[in-house]
Amino acid sequence: MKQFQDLLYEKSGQGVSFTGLLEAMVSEVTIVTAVHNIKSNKGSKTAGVDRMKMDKYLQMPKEELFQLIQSNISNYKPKPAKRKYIEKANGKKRPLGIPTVLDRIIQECMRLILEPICEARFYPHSYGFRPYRAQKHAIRDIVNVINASVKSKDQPVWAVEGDIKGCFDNINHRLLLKKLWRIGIHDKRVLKIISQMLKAGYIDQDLYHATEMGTPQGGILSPLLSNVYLNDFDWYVGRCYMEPHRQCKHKCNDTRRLKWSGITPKYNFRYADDWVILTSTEQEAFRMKHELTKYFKHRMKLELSQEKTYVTDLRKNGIHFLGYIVKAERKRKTPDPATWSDNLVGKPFPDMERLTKKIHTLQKEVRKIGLYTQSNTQAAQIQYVNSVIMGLAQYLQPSICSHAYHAIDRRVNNTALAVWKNLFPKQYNQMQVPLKELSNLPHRHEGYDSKTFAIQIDGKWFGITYAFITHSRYESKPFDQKMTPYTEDGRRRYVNYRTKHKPLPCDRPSINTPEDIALSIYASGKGWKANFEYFMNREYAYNRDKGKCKCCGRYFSELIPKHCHHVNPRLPIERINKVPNLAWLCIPCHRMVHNSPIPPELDAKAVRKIKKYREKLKK
DNA sequence: GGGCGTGTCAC
RNA sequence: UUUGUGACACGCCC
Repeated sequence: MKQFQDLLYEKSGQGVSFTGLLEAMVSEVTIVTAVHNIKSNKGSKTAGVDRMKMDKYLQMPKEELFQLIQSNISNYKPKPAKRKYIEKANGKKRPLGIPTVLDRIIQECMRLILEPICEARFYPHSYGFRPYRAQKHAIRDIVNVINASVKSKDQPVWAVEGDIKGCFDNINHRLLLKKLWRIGIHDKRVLKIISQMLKAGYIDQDLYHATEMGTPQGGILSPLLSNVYLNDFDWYVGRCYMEPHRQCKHKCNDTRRLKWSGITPKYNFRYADDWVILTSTEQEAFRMKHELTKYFKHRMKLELSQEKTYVTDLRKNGIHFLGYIVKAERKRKTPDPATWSDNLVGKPFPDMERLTKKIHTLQKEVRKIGLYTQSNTQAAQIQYVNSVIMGLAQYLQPSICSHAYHAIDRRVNNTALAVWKNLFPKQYNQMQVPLKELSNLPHRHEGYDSKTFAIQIDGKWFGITYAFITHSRYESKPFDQKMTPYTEDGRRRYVNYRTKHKPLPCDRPSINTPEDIALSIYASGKGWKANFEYFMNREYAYNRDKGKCKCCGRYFSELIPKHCHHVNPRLPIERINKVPNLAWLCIPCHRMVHNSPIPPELDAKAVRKIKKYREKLKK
């Protein structure tokens, strides 16, 4: 699969167009990969309008699922989506379109093939919905551009901050298909299916609604399609200045000469429907806003909100982008005059308005600790609070955030004080312990003397962590544009990038949460042992066991035939085929597990393992 | 080195 | 009963 995707990416980068994509989309390897990718999604447990869940497909024999997809694909009619509304952060509702599970599988099959093709043509400074790219990379990119021309007269300190009205919901179907064709998808059957998908409509409270425009929020393909749609906008702005060499190889691509010919530098960045353009003069910024309003209206069939598209002087105000606020400020004075300068540099700050709201919900969770009476559930709530704190802290990491960290820590600590006073009126003072003495997150808390509120279980302390331990990683290196999952080089760069930010291994005692207890109650049932799930999971088990017999350790071959053994065959259908319950054995060992006599010359280690599996069979 | 699960954030 | 993609963190298992 990976090799095929690499090939698509390479060819697409060379400008090749593709036909015959449909065959690739319904090949067995694509379907297996697609099911693997989406089965662990949260949504695999929720059904679409046909009330079918993921388990249903996992428990089919594999040929049946392949046939189900392959026989319908040439004249495929997707089902309407289920309409749901979710609260957004700003209180508004966001409409969701949930396709059926089968449609999600098919969309994922299409995404596996289409994404490499599109990725090769996407604009380098587009960051939303793309593999290996995150918000922090976009922010990093913006700051770098401001800093790169720190000495020059035309430093880009003016910004146009864009807002497209209901971007997902207003995408024009005909135009999108045209753009897909232009990007190299020349398989008419595939475009037909996408068109059917877009027009499948939705069902809201048993009523069918048709969709004339937009791509369903909730569809697996939708994010990719939105990037295809807006890719032309990226290049429309970007090819003038930022990436001139990419599309006009033989023309002048020297930025200095572009400047000479009267083009004002501009730099554009996009994250999904959020975008920012930087330029050096106020006049140019307003001209861009005006020009792009027309561009969106006529070329994109989208509307740019005039009120919410701001032109900002970065020296005076910050731009709101992805939950951060980016400003251009003077460099902080350093004692060494050699490094000090009067120049402006880009600085990302946390969006404190949003953060304050998040701290309030965090404080509510801290107060919940006081509602529990058992120390185990209190500890579980502390763990939950800690995960929220660490999540927030790590999100703020790429910005200048020490101030924000202290705001979080101060408020959490104050709330905790009130909770502890209430819980332990007499001893709450003794229940503030240094971080380094906590049993939870020991690696994180190593060497920190600051005291925090904690509770004691079996002589071990479990306490609330602090945000400030997560150090600001503001000055990390620029984003490597060559990282992509679709080339050998791109993957290598990515692995290098990741290992620099090495994770710290952590050893902590586990605590029983209410969820654990719920998980221990299972219904029993009979059914297929060799269903689709089994077919997939035994491959993972094979990789885990590295192609060796789990008992005698011999590598499998034609001479040493193998068998995938169910460790506990009495488990219910939804558990029997999970990876931990599968073990690859050579045929002789497998027979011995099922009570054939063990020859005396057999290795003692192997005998022990065989006996272990025998025990598990009996239970 | 792999798999599973939980949580945070963005859109 | 909340879809999707990406990033990150933690835990468990082998």
